[in-house]
Amino acid sequence: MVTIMNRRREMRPRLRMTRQRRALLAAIEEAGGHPTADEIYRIAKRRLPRISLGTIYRNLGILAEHGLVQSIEAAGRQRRFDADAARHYHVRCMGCGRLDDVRMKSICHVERAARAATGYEITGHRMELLGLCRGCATERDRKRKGAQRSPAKQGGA
Amino acid sequence: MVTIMNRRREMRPRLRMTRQRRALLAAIEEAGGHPTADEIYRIAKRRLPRISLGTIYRNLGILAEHGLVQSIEAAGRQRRFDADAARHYHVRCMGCGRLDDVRMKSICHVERAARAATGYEITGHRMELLGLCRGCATERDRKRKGAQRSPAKQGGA
DNA sequence: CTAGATGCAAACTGTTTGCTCCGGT
DNA sequence: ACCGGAGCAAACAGTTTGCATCTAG
Repeated sequence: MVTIMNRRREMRPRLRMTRQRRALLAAIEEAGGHPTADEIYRIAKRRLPRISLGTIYRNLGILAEHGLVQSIEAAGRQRRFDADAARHYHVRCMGCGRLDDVRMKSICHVERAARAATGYEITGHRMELLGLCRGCATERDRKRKGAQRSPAKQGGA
Repeated sequence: MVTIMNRRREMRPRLRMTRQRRALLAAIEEAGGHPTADEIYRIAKRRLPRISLGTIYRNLGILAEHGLVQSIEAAGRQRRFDADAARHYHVRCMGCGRLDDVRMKSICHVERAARAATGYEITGHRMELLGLCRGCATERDRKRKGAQRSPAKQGGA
């Protein structure tokens, strides 16, 4: 993420555009949203049946370093990737786990505040919003309403 | 016959204060900062040599649910825990990996913005600041001075 | 032609779980 | 005494790596 600034410092070992990398990039696009390495793997395999997960991971790392994809490392066990390398926020649904983009302006003023508070030289921040997507919120309401009427209900499902 | 009547979903099954849990809590305190499960394990083991990592994880989860510790799930591979259960932000040094508290007020207004942008029912946010701690910044400057060659420094901020 | 990438499988790391016995309340 | 908790080890999931072979530039 900070790598964009010092691209000059480290000479770029020009990225070899292999068949696999192309497929990888295409797979992320095709997946849309924020696929996991495994989802990308499955899609890429449709074109290149012999591609391996190791290659996926290796290249996801490399492409991220080159700013061609974004690696989203937030809470949870699994990393996700985003074809949109521009900085933007994400929101995660606590109900179903889906991840969506959030279009809002950057709150980079927090970085100034944090510097004042810590003495760190702040270079960035990473934020993830948490909540319930519309679907899960609706579902939650439905359940809540049902539970209100008969709290001790235990009929099947 | 299961008595579901008094088993409301949200009900806290009052926490049994075992020797292990006490040791666990003590270990987090003693570790200070933001220990990993493994660090906590090592410290707790000094008192309770037979305590197991499984117990550590199980209880870390439970104690976090009860708000007695905070689980910090940010970028990186490993989860960290914090004896201070009150919500506060953290900053991670990209140089040496250390994690520090940031004392600044919550930016919960982002949650409103995010709701407007996504339709999600936002319940919270998680933010991690990134930067360089004083030590690493100093070191970086030292190196930079040695490597500096071009006198032209346009808009260098 | 050759530095660097691939495929494969095995290694690793952090975390979770099934089971049996134990110990708080 | 009862029931959740502890210990242990094996299972797991996601990711990384060593190595022989291939390939883009």
